[in-house]
Amino acid sequence: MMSQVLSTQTEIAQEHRAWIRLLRAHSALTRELSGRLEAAHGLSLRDYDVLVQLYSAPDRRMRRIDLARTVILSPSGITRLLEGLERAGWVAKHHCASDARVTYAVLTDAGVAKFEEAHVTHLADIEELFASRFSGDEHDQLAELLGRLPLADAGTCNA
Amino acid sequence: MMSQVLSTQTEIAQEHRAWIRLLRAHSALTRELSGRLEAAHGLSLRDYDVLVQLYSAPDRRMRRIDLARTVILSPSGITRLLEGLERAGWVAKHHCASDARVTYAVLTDAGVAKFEEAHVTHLADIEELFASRFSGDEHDQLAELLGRLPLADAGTCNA
DNA sequence: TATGATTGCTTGCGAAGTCAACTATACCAA
DNA sequence: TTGGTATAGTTGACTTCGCAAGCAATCATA
Repeated sequence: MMSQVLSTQTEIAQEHRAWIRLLRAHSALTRELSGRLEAAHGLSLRDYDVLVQLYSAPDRRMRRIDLARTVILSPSGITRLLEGLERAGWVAKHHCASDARVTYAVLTDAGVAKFEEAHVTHLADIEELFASRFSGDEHDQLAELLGRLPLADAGTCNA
Repeated sequence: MMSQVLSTQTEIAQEHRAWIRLLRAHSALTRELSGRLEAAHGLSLRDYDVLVQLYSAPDRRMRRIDLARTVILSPSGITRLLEGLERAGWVAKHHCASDARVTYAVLTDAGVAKFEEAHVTHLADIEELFASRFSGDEHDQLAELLGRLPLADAGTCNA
C-alpha cells in the first residue's frame, strides 16, 4: 500500500524548517501586534498597513487597486477595508479626472493624525517583539533574505 | 497640531523593513501555496499543517488542545478545522481513558495516505517558491533568525 | 467530602477576506 | 463608428477564524 515510508519524523520537519518558522512567527506576531494595535488605537494590522502606505505615498493618496496589490489584498478586500477607514473619517474617496474608472484613496488630515498617533506605539511594539531580537546586520540580512521571496503580483509593488 | 513631522517617506519604511517583508512574503506565499494545495488535493494550508503534525506525532495522534497550540490556532479554530478532516475520514476522535476531558485527534489510514500523497507535491511547491531561493547555509540562517521570534504560547510548541 | 479554580472542548456570533458575477469606463482595431 | 477586450471597482454568498460564553471533568484545598 504505502509505496515508501517517508523519512523519520524529524526529517519531515527539517525539509522545510524555515518555512514552518515563517508561518508560526507570522501567526504569533500578527496576533500579538494586531491585538495591541486594536486595544490602543482601534486599528487592525491591515488598517495600519494601509495607513502607512497612504502616508508614504505622494500626495498621501493611491489608486485603490494599487493599494490592494501593495498590501496583498483582493480588490473586494480593499473596498471593505477602506469602508471602515472612510466611516472613521481617516480616508476619503477622490475620483480621478482623467479616468472615470479610477478612484483614489486619500488620507484625510484626521487620518494623518491617526497614523502618527498609532505609529509611535506600533513601532515600539515592533521593536519589542521583532526588531530587538536582531542586531542591525542581522536585521538587514533577514530583510534581504525575505526580499528574495516572490510577491505574486509583484508588478506594482513598491515596498 | 502635529508635534513633530515624521521622517521622510523612505525612512518610515526602513524602520521595519524586515517585518513588512515578512508580512508580504507570508501573504503572497500563503496564497500561492494554499491555492495549489487546494487545487491538487482539496486541502488548505492549515489542513496540511495539521496533517504534518499528526503524521509526525507519536502514534500519529495528539490532544486537540496541543494541536491547536502547535499550529497557532484557537481552541474553537481547531474544533472547526478538525470537523472538516473528520468528515473526510482522514482524522478520527479518540477519547482519553484516563481523563474524560481530553480528546485525541488521530490520523486514520486514509489520513496517512492523504498526507503522503499531498506531501510530495507540496514539498515540491515549497522548494520552488521558497527553498530554491536560498543556499543551504542561508536556509539555516533564515530558520535561525526566524526561530528567535516569540511564539506566544510557546510552552507547548515543539516545532 | 464539599467547594472553588482550572482545563479541555464546543457553540453562537461577528469580523474579515475570497471568489464569482456584475457595472462602467477605457482602449484597440477593423 | 462599432465591437471586443481589458481594467477599476462594488456587491452577494460563502468560508474561516477569533472571542465570549458555557459545559463537563479534574484538581486542589480546606
